[in-house]
Amino acid sequence: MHIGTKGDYGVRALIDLAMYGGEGPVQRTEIARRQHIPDSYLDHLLAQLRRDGFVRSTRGPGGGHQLTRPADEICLLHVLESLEGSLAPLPCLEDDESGEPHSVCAQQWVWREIYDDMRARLAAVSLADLAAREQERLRSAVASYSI
Amino acid sequence: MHIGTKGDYGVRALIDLAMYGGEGPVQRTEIARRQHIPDSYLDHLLAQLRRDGFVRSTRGPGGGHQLTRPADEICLLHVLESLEGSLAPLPCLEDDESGEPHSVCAQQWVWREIYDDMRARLAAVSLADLAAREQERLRSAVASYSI
DNA sequence: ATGATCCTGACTAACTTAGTCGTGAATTCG
DNA sequence: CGAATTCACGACTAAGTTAGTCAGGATCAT
Ligand code: FES
Ligand code: FES
Repeated sequence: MHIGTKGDYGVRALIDLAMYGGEGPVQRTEIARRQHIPDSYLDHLLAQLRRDGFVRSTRGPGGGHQLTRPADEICLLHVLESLEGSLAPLPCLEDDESGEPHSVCAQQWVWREIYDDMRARLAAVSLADLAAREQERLRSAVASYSI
Repeated sequence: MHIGTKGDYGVRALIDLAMYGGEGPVQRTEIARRQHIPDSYLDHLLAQLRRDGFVRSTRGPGGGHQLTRPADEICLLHVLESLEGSLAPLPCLEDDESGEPHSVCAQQWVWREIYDDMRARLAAVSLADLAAREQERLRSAVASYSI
């Protein structure tokens, strides 16, 4: 379940869209600059998010990216699963659908509980929540500078 | 926090010791056979567990490995951290001690909660618990064969 | 048409994982 | 002693993942 730069950058990009995407599309370079993400890498992350229907992109001058749905209807769980693939800490916890009975060992039940709990928590957090938190973080950072 | 074969095999080996280690040392090859672990790989895992004080090994004929403490005093958390290193899902959640203020982004608090919860659950499970569960698993497997 | 912008896939370097293999050291037994 | 048994340790490798870069193409406003 490691969250690498894909997950972290991707979520930050979506938060950026939630915060600044109110007035038309936001350009990739802008997101990259604000969120400190390598521009050409962000390109791939946006492509993935587009494939999974989280963002809509328009080309040409004045183009950019925007969320396809209101920020409070997009949950962190789906975003991370889009960016990172399955978040299962063990292969035997992956939803297989193949019908093959994955091997089971004694510790599996603990991890099943942890995994379920984790998914529930991630599903309960929306982009709007995260954007609000980010606003607050920025506000307090500015405040501490001005002291 | 991915648990790879290291963590899975290592825990299974310790469960094996908890189950069969009552009467003197258990040999590596025996563990490997019972738990379906490559013998030469198990070697490394036992070395790690020895370094961290979970098992004691004796050489020569009749030698083998045994737990250094009663199985109900060894918790899954410490074992897995010995085998896999930090279980933190994000680098920014690692205990740094270096004093450098790791970067913080909006989603960190969710993961902090998930991580704390995970560690608490793992700390609450002992090798004895797992061994009991494994006994039960084996019993029911035998039962379903004999039907 | 031109220039801004997104879109796509090929490519790479560094790192991690899951082992194997060979040699050596300790211990017991005859 | 000497041989058999068992652990101990480090070098090595093959495959996969991560975190990108880069070049070139597609699309659209003007
Ligand atoms: S095989 Fe899945 S927890 Fe051990
Ligand atoms: S930097 Fe740690 S959660 Fe984003």
